[in-house]
Amino acid sequence: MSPEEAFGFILKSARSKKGLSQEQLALNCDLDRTFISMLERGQRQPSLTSILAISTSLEIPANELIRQTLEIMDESYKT
Amino acid sequence: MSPEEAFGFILKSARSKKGLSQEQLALNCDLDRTFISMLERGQRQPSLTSILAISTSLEIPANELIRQTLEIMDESYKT
DNA sequence: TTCTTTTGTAGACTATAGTCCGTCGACCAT
DNA sequence: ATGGTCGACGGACTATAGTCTACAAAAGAA
Repeated sequence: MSPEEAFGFILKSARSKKGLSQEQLALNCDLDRTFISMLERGQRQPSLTSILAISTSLEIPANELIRQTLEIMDESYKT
Repeated sequence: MSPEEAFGFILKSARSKKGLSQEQLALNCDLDRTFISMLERGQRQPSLTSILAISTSLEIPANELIRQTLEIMDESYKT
């Protein structure tokens, strides 16, 4: 699983858990709705500032987002 | 202190601590030497994959790099 | 001093992050 | 059926991540 895919997976599940739509999240972190969509589908990777903006909106520390991303990359590596 | 500056600061100190030159690090993580230089000076921000490549080369977990980056952002915010 | 390694920096370039417009289909209400 | 929200997806665009070449300015070691 690529970093983009892993991050997208974490993003989507965290956003869903907060009950936010892609558009609400996008407005909240000052990014474009279509970009959030592409991130979740692993078709784009975020920059550092995007990671920070998203983490703030989701109320999850950025290092925790990255930790979870690494975690599922490791999991998929095992199989 | 901006995210770029904070990350640059962490990058430079971590690289120095490992006794690596910018060029050695660049070769190691398959990035350009001049780009490493700009990152350290806060003139560029890394993408997710750059963060991961750098963290691997420095043998510091990416989430730890981010944690330290957030930490000094917070510190500079207080003053 | 002189030699060597390291880093800053500039300029031109390519790849991609991120925006903004729109359309469509799925789903869920009424 | 139809109206609303939501997400996938397209194309065209702008901003910037990241490369490459080259040279100059530290900084260290001899």
